[in-house]
This record gives sequence, C-alpha cells and structure tokens, in this order.
Amino acid sequence: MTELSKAYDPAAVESDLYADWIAAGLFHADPDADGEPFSIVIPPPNVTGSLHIGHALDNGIQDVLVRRARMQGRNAVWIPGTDHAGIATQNVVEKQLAAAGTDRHELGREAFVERTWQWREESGGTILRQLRRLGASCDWEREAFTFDESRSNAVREVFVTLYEQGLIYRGNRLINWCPRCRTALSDIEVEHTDTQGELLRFRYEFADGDGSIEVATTRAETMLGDTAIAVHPDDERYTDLVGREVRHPFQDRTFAIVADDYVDPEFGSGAVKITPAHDPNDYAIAQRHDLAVIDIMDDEARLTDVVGERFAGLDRFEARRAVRDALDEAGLLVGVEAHEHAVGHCERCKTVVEPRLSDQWFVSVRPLAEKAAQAVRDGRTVFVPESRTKLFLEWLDNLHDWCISRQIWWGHRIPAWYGPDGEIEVSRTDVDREGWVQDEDVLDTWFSSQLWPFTTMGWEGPDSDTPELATWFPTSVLVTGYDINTFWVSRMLMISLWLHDEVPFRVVHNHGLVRDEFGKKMSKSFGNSIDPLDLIDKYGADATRFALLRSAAPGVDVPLAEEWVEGAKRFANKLWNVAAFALQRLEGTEPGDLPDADALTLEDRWVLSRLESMRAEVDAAYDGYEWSVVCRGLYHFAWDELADWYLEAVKVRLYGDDPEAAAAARAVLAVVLDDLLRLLAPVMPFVTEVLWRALTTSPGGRASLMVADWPQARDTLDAGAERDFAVLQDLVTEVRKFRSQNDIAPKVRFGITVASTHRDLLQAQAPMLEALAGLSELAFVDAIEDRPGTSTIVFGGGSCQVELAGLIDVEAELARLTKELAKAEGELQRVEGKLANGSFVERAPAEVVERERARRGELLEQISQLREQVDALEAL
RNA sequence: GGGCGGUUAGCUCAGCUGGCUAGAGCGCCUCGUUUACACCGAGGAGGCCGGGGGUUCGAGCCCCUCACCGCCCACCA
Repeated sequence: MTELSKAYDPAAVESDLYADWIAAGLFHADPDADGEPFSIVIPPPNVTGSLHIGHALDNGIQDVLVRRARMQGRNAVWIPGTDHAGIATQNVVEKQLAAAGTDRHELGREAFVERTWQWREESGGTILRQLRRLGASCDWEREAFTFDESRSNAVREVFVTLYEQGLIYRGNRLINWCPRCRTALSDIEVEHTDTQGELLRFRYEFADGDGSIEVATTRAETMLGDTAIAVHPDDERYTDLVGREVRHPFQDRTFAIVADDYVDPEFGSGAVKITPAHDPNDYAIAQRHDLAVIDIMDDEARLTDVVGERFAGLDRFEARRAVRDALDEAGLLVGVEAHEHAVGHCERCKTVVEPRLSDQWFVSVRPLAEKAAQAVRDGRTVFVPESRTKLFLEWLDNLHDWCISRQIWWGHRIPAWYGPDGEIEVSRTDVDREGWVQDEDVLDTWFSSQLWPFTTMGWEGPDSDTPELATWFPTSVLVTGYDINTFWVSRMLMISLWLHDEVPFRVVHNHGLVRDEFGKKMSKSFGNSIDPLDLIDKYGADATRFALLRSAAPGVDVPLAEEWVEGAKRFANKLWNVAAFALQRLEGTEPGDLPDADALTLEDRWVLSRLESMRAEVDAAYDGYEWSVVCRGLYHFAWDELADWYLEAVKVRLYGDDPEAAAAARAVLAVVLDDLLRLLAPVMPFVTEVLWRALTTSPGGRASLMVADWPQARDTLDAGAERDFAVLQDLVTEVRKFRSQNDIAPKVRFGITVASTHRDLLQAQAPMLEALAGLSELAFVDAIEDRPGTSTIVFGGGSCQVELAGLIDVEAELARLTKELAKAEGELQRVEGKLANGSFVERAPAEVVERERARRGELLEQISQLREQVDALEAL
C-alpha cells in the first residue's frame, strides 16, 4: 500500500508505467502460449503521418480490445506497423526537394528512392512513438512495414501468382490521371466534388457545308480531340444525319455522326461530341464504333502538337478559354450557361483528375469480389454495425478493374521485364538478361497493404508456415473508420479469400469520424482540429481515451470538445480520491472473498447488487463494441453509486466502534473497488493500474492489472436490497430537498417523526439515515398527526414530520408546496384518464394496469398530505 | 441521379423487441471550506421527443408523408 497524492497527476505516472509494462514484457505475445488466440493488426498509418485525433480513437479502441482480451486470459497480440504510402510519401520528399531548389528528375531515381528511405528512417516512426503516449499496448517486437523486405517478397509473390492466373493484366485503357502527381490513380483515389462550371453549346458544320449540328460540353478543350458525334438511334431529329461527316473547325479533318444507345436524347441537343481519349463514356463508344482515338494531352495535361499550332502547349484550363473564344470568333458558339457538375480530384493533392489513355497494369477484380461477397453473405466476416454490410456488398457488386500501376518511384517496382522484341516476362526473380528492362512503374500502395493481415505474420508465399499464422490468422477483429472500407477492407477480404480461402478477420468494427462539438468535421484549415498529444499533455492519456470512447458507438461519428476531455480527467480524479479514501480506511484489507452473507449490511448487499448488474451490462457492451455504454455504465456506477452513496453510507461503520462491522465494510469496499478497476482497466489503463497496485500487495511484488483476471459474474444480484435501499435514498433525498428549499444550513440538525410502511427497515438504518440526511434523531409513529407548526415531507414509502419552529421561511415553503400540489394533481388527472378508459383496463397487461392503480393510490395520498401541509402552513 | 443516417433540454447525445412520471455529460441558477475529492458536495430551473396523418388501450419508439441537415456512392455531355 502506498499513500496517494491529493490529486491525480497523469503526467507523473504515465511514462513510468508504460516503461514498466514494456520492461515486464506484457505487450509481447508468443504464438505458442496458452489461451484462446486473439489478434489484431493495426491499420498501418502512413509513415508520413503524425497522430491525429482519428488515430487516437481508432487505436484507442484496438487497445481496449486487446487489453480486455489479455485479462480474459486469451493469447492476445496487437501487431503494429506502418504503410510506405507511395504517393503521399513521394509528395513529402518532393516538396523537400522543391524547397531545396531541385527535383526528383534532377536527382535521379536511385538517389531519390535512397533519400526517401533515409527520410523514413528519420521521421517514419513518429506516429508509432506517439501511439505509445496513448498507452497503446502493441507488441513492438513485431513491428512491420509494408515496404520492408519480408512484405516486399510477399508483394512480388502475389503479383506473379495473380499474373499467372490471368487476374493481373497489362492494358491500354482510359484511366484517371493526376497531372500534378503525374501518375495513374485507381477509381477510389478520385474524389468527386460538385463544381460550378460552364456548359458550352456550339455547332459543328457539316463537311459538305450544308448546315450544322449542335453539341454541348463542360470541357471545351476536349473538342480538339473529337472524332465523332453520337446521337440516339431512335432520335428522329437525327435519323437522317447518321453517317454524315462534320468538319473540325480548327483542324484539317472530318468525322462522322454515329448512333449509340448511350446518348440521352433529353439532354441538351441530344447530340454528343465524342472524345475517346479523354472521357470514359466516349472511349466506350469509340470501341463500339471503331472510332479514331486522338490523345491531345501530355502527362502534365498540356495540349500537344496534335491539336495544331494555335492551341499546342496550352494548359488544359487555358485551352478551355481559348477554345471558347475561338469558337465564338468562328461564329460557332451557340451559348454558355452555368452548370454544376461533379469533377474528380486527386485524393492526395486535390488536382483535377484527367481521364487519360495509357498503358497500365490492372487487377481483374470480378472473381475476387465474388468470393469476398460470398464470405460476407455467409457471415464468415461480420460488420459492426451490421448496417455496413449491405453497403459493402453493393459496392463489391459494382467494382471495376483495379488500376494498380503508378508512375512514381516510391513503392514496390512491378516485377515485369520487357525484352528487346517487346516480350514481357513477369517473374519472382529479377530478369537479368541483355537488353531486358524492368517496368518503370510501382504498385499502388493498397496492393501491399491488402496483404497486411498475413504478411505481418510472416507470410511470403504459399510455403510460409509460421507459428504466428497458425495461431493468429485469421485475425479476430479489424478496427477502422467506415471511410476506408472500400480502399482497404474490401481488398484484404478479396485477396485473403483468393489466396488462402480464408477471411482476413472475423469482425470488421467500423467506428465513426471524430468531429467537433457541433458535429463539424475536424480539419486543420477550419481551425477546429484537436491535437490528441495536446490532450494527453493536459489531461492525460486515460482522459483522452475515455472522452473519445464515451461518445463512440459503432458506425456513428464521434463529437469531441476539449471540455469533455477535461470532464474525463475529473472522472479519473474522482476515482483517485475514492481510492485515496479507501486506502486510508482499508487498513491493509486486500480484495479477497466477500464476508459471509450474515455479515453484510443493506448497503453492502445494495452495492454488490449494483456492481453485478453494472458488470453484466458493461461486459455485454464490451462484447458489442458499444463503447459509450461501457463508459456510461462504469462512470455512473463509480460516481453516482459507489462514491455518492456507498462510500457515504459505509462511513458509519468505518468510523464506528464495532470492529467486526468495520472489517466487513472494508472487505466489501475492497472487492467493489477491485472489480471496478478491472472493468475500467481496458479503457483507462494508467490510473486503474496505479490505484490497483496501491490497493493490492501482490506476493510477486510486480503484478500488473494488465494481466489480472477479468471479473466473472457474481451471485450477488439482490432485488430486495435494491428496493430497500431505494427507500432510504428517497427519504434522504427528500429531506435534503426540504433542507435546501427552506434554506436550512447543513450544520443544522433536526429530528423527524416518521410514519412508514417500512418502519422496521428505517429503524434499523437510522444511524445511516441520520448521517446522510443530517438528522438529529428519528422517531416513529403509526400515523402523522397534522399539527400547526409542522411540515410533512413525503417520500416513496411514507412521510415524516418536521417541527418548523425556528427552521423555515413560511412564505417560500408555501409557494413550493402549492406548485408541487398542482403538479401532482395534473398527473393524477392523467392517470385517472387512463384508468377510466375501458379498453386500457381490458387490454393492457394486468401488471401495467396494476402499476397505474398503485400510482393513483400514491398520488391521492400525496395530494392529501400536500393539502394538509398547505393548510397547516397557512394556519401559522 | 442512387443509397444510408439524422432531427429528443442552451450544446453534444442516451433512450434495446411500443408501457416515460423522457435521461446523461457540459453549461446555467441557489446553497455549502461535513475529517476521499472545490478536478468537490447538496439542491434546482430547463423538453407540444422536426411538421402533418395513421396503427394501437397506449407512440420518442411502429407505418405513411412532408420539411430540413449530414454522409457515402455515381463515366450524362
């Protein structure tokens, strides 16, 4: 046992405790150890990142899960690591180069990659270091990196396997291109935002000079690559025109009008200009009609020479204006109107994405998606909340092939080699032959992170047979925001089922996004973001975790304000003081067996019953990922029941002169506190550990709450005790109310005369009642006889009479009573109405009707007493 | 264009399969230096549970409808 300081100071204990846990090896797990396996792999944060509030929530939840699993005796591991984050990391290093007045091309590929590795050695560990501040109990000996040797071997193995199975192919197709990053992007790396643009209507003149046809576009510059005009085959306005040629106004060429179902006759003129190289729909039409494809832009989205001298070299946005002016000049512009439409932006740098035709590598996702969908439908992986399931399945159903090649340098190089005669070889080992060169591109970051649940356990190929895989794969649960279900969760499911015929995780727990206290998204630019490290500095890791989890429910966004974290710190401090009190009074009593039933007082039986009911509720909430319920249950029990009532009630015995009674009280208090600390430990690991160690002298001397047993159900539910205690609470509360409303100082003690059906109970508990309500004595009578100069306090179980002489302010008391009377009469009216309703009495369950009848009785009683009191006061 | 979620006290939210005399935290008001805690204690004020309709003995909870807000998905120029 140790003395506790007056207030809890998180900073004073957290780092030492964390070091202590590490030194004791408590985070490290052994696949061969006993216990039902439990495993989580961290969603690897980008090496470029630093801990933001969303990570704090995500990892806080994971830590809660793994800490509880350990206490439950499971063989639990939490594997940490980071993602090399291809484009994001490359951008960071490129910015540094730009600041230094150079760029990656000047540096050269090899030196650039070298430099990026160096950057990651120096700065890449930031976020994992910060996670330690949060208390994350990761098995740091197992830290992995998506781009380290083992993970890279796995990536190559998977690429080659899928290639051999025909699921990876190279093709010249229209992809999303970021002209700033100068790389291809997958569909989901494109963010669509509604943008106000212009819809330009203009005419193409027929080649024979006889008339024209009107088309519309939001991207005027693309007309420089038009190779057809499409109309709907059933559109009578144009039936005769199909097959006719139009002349390009700025280029010396003509092209035809074609008919295609894709065209919506209702939109615009019903005729669509077709730019196969720069629009996915147009590309599809071009394929159907065997149209020419003219690529008009370079990789920075500048127009190339093919568009003709007038526009060559212009940026696409300059060109948009230039083409518009040129059309106007040529008398072809029909009109310009404001037009809102969705424009795709690069997820990483927010540049407008350009559809572009190029040679890329793709994964054919259909077969993989089907397996994944089936596994989810079969419940082999379940989503929490369940409502995400449907969304996820629908998304899987509509997947397009996945473009996996990126024209950047930081990432896994594609294991394909090209021979001098255009041969391609995809290989597990480097091709080192004269004249052969490796593909310049690297793989999408998600290609490696999709393998994470098994590569972190040492999988590098079908022959891998590590104990980690045997024990911990599939993982137990994956914790992420719902925002990356598509990016990552889906791909892990697909690839894992495809390669192993096994789901990567049994549960996907989606939490929400952290928002500010008004529900606004936290963002640096908006100035409402909160730095979790600041919170930890100011309020402690426990408070930060508790505040986040307290408003977290599956799939629901989490609002957070700094004051709420402050509130959580106050909770930690409250616990601290509860324990401080206990330490003073326990006199060495250790948590152990409960005293015999006959040694338990009413408040003991009450608190043990409440404890058990809280334990059951909280335990179930842990199982259901209902974090706010977990937190609320623990908070409410600790503060409103243990501290406010039990501790106060138990003082009578602790300060009393009956040693046996005091010993029993101490034994119960020790057990209750011990269970509470255990149940709270996963959420607030630091303060609970300090207090638990202070309250427990373990024989080994170095025991930790981290590996203490998780509380089991106790046979202590006691409805009778709860009912009886509620009577006492009600009496105490009513007396306090009377005192407060009549401005009677706390020091002033007064006696009451009680008439109650619970006379024996109240009589037995008189010392406690006197202590809690500040009474000088309790006298008992069969019935209150109303007398002038007295007031009657009604409580749920009877009433008591107070001599008013010298105690109260008559006017104020009268006003209060009148108001209360009106309220009671109003409610009586409601109850009478219900009971007067024949069908209610007939059809409602008997117990419900009975409850209303009883309520009527109580109200009648209360009203008559109130009336008597009013009369009595008025007589004064 | 499609889908999902929300609308309950000043703010942020709980309210499970309909029985609520609708709760919590923060904020607000009054009182209080009672020997665990002023990072506290006691008490209090404050809600036509978004609008309208329906089902039911009974609706914050179920159904329909409208309004507003938020999010996700989407290759109509």
